[in-house]
Amino acid sequence: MSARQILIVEDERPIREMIAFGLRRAGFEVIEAEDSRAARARIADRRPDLLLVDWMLPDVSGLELTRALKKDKDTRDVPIILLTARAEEQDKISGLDGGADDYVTKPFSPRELLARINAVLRRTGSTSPDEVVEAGGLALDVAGHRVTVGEQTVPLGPTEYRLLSFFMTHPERVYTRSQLLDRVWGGNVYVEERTVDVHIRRLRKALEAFGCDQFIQTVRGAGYRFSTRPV
Amino acid sequence: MSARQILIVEDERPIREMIAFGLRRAGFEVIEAEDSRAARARIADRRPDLLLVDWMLPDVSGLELTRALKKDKDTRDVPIILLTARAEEQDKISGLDGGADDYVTKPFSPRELLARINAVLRRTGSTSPDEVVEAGGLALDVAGHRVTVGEQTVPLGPTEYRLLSFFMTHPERVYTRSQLLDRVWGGNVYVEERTVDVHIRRLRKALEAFGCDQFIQTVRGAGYRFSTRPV
DNA sequence: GGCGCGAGTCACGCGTCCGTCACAATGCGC
DNA sequence: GCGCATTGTGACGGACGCGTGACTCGCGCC
Repeated sequence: MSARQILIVEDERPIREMIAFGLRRAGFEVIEAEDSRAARARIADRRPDLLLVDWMLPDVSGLELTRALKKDKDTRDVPIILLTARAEEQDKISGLDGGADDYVTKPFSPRELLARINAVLRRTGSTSPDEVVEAGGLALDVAGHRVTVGEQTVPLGPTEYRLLSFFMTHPERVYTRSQLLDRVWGGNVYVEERTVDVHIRRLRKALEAFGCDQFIQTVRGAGYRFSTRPV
Repeated sequence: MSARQILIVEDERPIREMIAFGLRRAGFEVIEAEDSRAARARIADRRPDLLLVDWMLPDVSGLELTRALKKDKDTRDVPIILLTARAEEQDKISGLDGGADDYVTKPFSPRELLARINAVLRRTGSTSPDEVVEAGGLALDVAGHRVTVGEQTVPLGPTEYRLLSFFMTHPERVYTRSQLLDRVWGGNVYVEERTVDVHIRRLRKALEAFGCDQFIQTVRGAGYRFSTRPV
């Protein structure tokens, strides 16, 4: 369908943002929640592909959240990775009992986390195979983390890729600069809105060589839109 | 789409005014209150779009105010951002429990505050599903922010789009120039009423190419109407 | 350490759109 | 038919939004 969406449920903002940052760099779409209640709301409206749940949460413990989600048939299939502090190591077992698909002990290296996320996605991926989104000659290869035209790969920087990837999975819809910053850059980053313009420009330039730059459309006074239909 | 109204509830006047200054610069309309009681009065008569509430207030704490407002069905939907000093950090959680939509710790950068305000407004304001309004061959694509006839897009400027968009969602009804200025331009702009005529003219011209200009009808002495039925 | 790359910001230029005006055209009451 | 009120229309000045190239800074790599 798109770049994989990962929901981070973690109450400590700095940790949450650090993880989110790493995952976005790795090409995931990241959603954040600070407690179980918020997590349930995000799950309902964003349907993430994987959950990273901190063991210690302000309202309900991560374990309880896991148990609850694994009981609900709507959320049963969403893989869950639990984050636990080392001191709580003994609880791992009950974590897996609760239905979590894996666990990672803090502190962990981003690389380790990524490896586990990919492992879990691969394992559960049989139900939702790596998809390829096509639009106007462009092919978004999520697994390969690239965009191709025919046999050629479009050379894109990380941000350009995330931007195009987001657009291709959300076509025919206008997004304001603010919304794009939220969904592509991540909710808690503070950059100028005009930064979006610059990356749009770079993306267009990259697509130009393949004759696909007209798909990125400017909607004056509103924002940008990805559309294969003429302006 | 008028400017968003933000109510600042903060007892220290210098801080309040500084925040207000920044928000006004960013295009918001700002209302101020120095305590909970005043806040409730302003909410009742001004109906702000968002509340910035300081944690420490002279009468009732910001948290209590938040709880109270979130219980009242009239004010439940107004998003609230709590301002807390760093020393009170542990209270964040109960702040969110109380129903606040976000929190910002002092000291904060104006940019961060703006980003959070926008994020909250976006989250609470854009829950509408993709809708398409059809009328007389015209299709208003709200999400895509455009109007199409068949496969073709009607080329419209921002104001023309807003005007047509308003008409298509409020058809078969006469609106005076004054009402149109209110609903399409936004309540607090001062422009000549005849400006409406000019934009009606431009809109008609844009629709003419598609044979749809007769839908915009003049009602002499009253105003304009969008109707797919013949005059 | 030097290097290149990419991200974010800025300043400038240009095109588009907006609000206003003046004048033409049209409708309405007498 | 006449005169007044109301609306249509074209033009214009200015503002604003966006595209664009250049710059700086931080980071990873050799």
